[in-house]
Amino acid sequence: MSKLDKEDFTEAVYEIVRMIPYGRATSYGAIAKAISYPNMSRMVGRVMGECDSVKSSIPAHRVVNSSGILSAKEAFGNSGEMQKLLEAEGVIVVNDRIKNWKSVFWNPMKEINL
DNA sequence: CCGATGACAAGCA
DNA sequence: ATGCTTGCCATCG
Repeated sequence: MSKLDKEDFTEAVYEIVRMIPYGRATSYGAIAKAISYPNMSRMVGRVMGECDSVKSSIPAHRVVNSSGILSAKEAFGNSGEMQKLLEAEGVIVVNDRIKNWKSVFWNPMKEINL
């Protein structure tokens, strides 16, 4: 599997976020590496910010940083709406951080490699 | 100290 | 000047 095109890269990000199961979450770096882009973790977040968050059918609220911290909660409205969405899915969020993060962490590269 | 991550910023057409 | 794509540096563990 070779590196994806720029357009495919963005598309791959959407697909990966869309294939995130209920009550699961991933990190930017994981997605970036999953699509063969080690250094482009930042762009993943940028694409998300432009993806219209939830109204594009992209569960961006399931995408957090590698620490399980809701770094993008501000992109949802500063009101902790992202946290509520995660908790509504069964994900326990404490202090803007996902509890049992290791348990809710979903590995995208495992799924695409499959 | 070293390695990995990051919801950005700068450059090109 | 705007839009889209690519990449380094600083911070955290």
